[in-house]
Amino acid sequence: MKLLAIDGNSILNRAFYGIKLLTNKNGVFTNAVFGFMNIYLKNFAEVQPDCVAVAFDLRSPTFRHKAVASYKANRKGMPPELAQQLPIVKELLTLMGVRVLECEGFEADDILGTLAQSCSESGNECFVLTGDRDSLQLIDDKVTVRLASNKETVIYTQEKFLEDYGFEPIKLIDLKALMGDSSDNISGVPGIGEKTAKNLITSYGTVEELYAKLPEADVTKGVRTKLENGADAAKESKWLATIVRDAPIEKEISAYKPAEPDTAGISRLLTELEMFKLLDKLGVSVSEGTEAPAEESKETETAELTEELFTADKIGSIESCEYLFDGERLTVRSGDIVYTADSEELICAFFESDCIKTTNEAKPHYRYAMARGRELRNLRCDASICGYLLNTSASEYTIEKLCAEYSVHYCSENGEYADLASLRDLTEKLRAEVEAEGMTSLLENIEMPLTEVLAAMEHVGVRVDADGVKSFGADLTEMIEETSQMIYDEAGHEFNISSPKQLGTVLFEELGLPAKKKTKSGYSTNADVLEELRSQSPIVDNVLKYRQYTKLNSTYVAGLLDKVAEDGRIHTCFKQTETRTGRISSTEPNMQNIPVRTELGSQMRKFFVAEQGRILLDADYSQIELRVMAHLCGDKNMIDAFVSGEDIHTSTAAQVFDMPPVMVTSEMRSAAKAVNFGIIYGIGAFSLSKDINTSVAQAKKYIRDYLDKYPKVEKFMNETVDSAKENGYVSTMFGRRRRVPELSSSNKMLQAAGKRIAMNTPVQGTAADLIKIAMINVYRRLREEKLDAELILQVHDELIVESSLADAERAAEILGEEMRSVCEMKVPLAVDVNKGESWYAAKG
DNA sequence: GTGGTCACG
DNA sequence: ACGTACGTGACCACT
Repeated sequence: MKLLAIDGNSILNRAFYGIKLLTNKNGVFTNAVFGFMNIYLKNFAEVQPDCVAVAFDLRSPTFRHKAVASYKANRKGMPPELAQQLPIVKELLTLMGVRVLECEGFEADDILGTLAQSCSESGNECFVLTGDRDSLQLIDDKVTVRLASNKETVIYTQEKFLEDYGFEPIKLIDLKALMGDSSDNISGVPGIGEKTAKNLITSYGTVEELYAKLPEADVTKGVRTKLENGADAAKESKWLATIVRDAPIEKEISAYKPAEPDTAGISRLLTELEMFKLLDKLGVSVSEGTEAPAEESKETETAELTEELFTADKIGSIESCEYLFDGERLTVRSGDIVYTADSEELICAFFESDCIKTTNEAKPHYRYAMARGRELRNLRCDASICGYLLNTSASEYTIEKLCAEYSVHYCSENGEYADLASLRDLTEKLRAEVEAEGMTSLLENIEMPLTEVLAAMEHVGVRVDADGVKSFGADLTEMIEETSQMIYDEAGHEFNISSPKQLGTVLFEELGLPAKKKTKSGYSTNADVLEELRSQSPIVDNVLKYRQYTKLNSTYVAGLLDKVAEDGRIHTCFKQTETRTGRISSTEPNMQNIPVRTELGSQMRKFFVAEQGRILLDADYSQIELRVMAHLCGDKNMIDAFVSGEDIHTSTAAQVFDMPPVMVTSEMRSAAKAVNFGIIYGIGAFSLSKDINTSVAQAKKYIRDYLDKYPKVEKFMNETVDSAKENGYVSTMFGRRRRVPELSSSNKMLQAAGKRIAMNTPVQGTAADLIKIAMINVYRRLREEKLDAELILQVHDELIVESSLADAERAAEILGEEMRSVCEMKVPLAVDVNKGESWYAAKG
């Protein structure tokens, strides 16, 4: 029989420190559980054991098997983020039918030692899974140690150990007895290090043999003296290093055969932890275990769905329904009757009907209707949008996951209609939660109407001058070749300039440039580092050029050409449930990061053009986030600066440097600008100093002076962080929420990050709310006035409309008007509107 | 799949 | 002692 014996504490530790902190929506940490299970499942699959035991430490304060002295005193106590995961792993293992072993007064490795011993004696195979090299002493012809990390598992058999260490596994104890182990508080023989100890063990064997042969041993005088003086220490250390093999546990291996797993329990636990991938891996479905408790069972009986034929007549008679649509087939549930349709006409007729509709992920449905010149009307609720508002940090908003998360019975018995059958209960629950969190207006007046606007923008798309892009690409290719050649000449050989690893070798080893920063995997070669090295070698400048050219060529030229559709336009995908703050994002291609900051890069924007005989209108908010900050904190100085209409950075500089605005130099203005940004991001003196190239002390002073001039900013920041700590979330002006679990971390770095998130999100999120409202209003006005003009892009604080020449004036007026008047605030919202043939030209 | 880098607001 | 501003997405190299 094969036994897999696991050191639970050791593996859990590895998992915890190897994987970044994860939490579920309630702030329960899950990273160690996640990592543990990954390692467990991988090794289980490889070993295919008949029996499994997972051992955990249990040291009693009243009874110590080994030493009265706390010989592991310098081992750091577990951080609470890890400690809280310990019982979860034990519970999960128990639910899986795996035996969890704890033994008062013994550590996990003692239990492993005992199990290994039993296996050897009974002729069973033992696989010890641990992250701790100490356990290598357990290896023998029946016992293999699998040394695990999050990346790989190194398998130690007797042969492998001998190869690595040069002596038998059991002598690892002797090695430690001589060299000690600070992490276990084993002193060893003072003055004997790893090298000497290894040599001694290889030549003389065990500690006992060594001391027996010491009189005639061939060692240096120094070593001999140390060994003589350290005899007692060696003996004591050997005892400490020896893993116990007689812990009082069940020694019959067959007793560790796993029991039947409790799938409902596993499902309940993992659902609570939001570990859906793991559920999948364990072969347990999400629905198992989400059954409501028996006392409520009357509500949760599976609906008896009856299928009926769907006809145009039927459509008119339905008042409200839930439906799903996958792009081909429509399924509608009204009461407990299900209709299906796959004819385009029937589907479109349904979309246009008066029926009040509920669905999930509706944007493609709008696109489907629009592509056919039809409409989707009366959409009341979209489950994914509700799910997003309730938790902006989830990775997916599928019906199955949402049901699991909000304890709604998932009707898996309804087979292919499971999603549809569950949708009504789910959306009822979601809407109730949204209402309870004060986000109903946000849902109904902003997010739901926005979906249609985004769909329309995607549908219309933006015209691309593909030939222009191609010729720009050809120029870039030539420039890349020239630059590469110069770099190869300077380096003395060819290499892959795009590989940070190879580039690092060339710059910092072959050319001997000073390495400033390191990354996990080598030298950092990012733009900041290269900028500092610019004066030291001409190659650096060329590398920067190479980076710029290749970035433009592969991400923008090639990336965009790839996405131009039949109609000569790019139809990006705007995602409404992606960002933590409430912004929308754009993919395939990302239209929100088209270059503009450099002269060369901004040329790209010349290829985003209006259709023949049309024109682009570009409107952007000026400093919207600072204005939001001024409104939210109500600082009089800051509000006055905006009300007076002065340049805000100049005005800030005047305040901070205490002089009239006319005296402010451009350096002072740009310093003030950097501080203004810092304020929005949740300022840190170190980063500010780096940004504006001053000392940390100087940066600190800027921040101090700023906060003294705008005292309500500081007050607002403090209050926001305090409320985030108290409630676990922050909110925007329109009630959008974001949870900030980082604030309850005991890790100071994470906590500091949580504070910055808490300070930034209300500002960034409110700005996102505002432009969303503006988009909805612009969309409506352009339609109401029947203008030949349509919204095509949003870039966070900027909206772009493509208009006929005839309607351009009016459309521009509407655009500016709606953006400015989106909400009454304590400061005016300034908007710049421009026109042009291309995005480049329309940017003013 | 992850990390490094860099494009945007 | 350590790492260092908020929010995104795409591409490349490398494992």
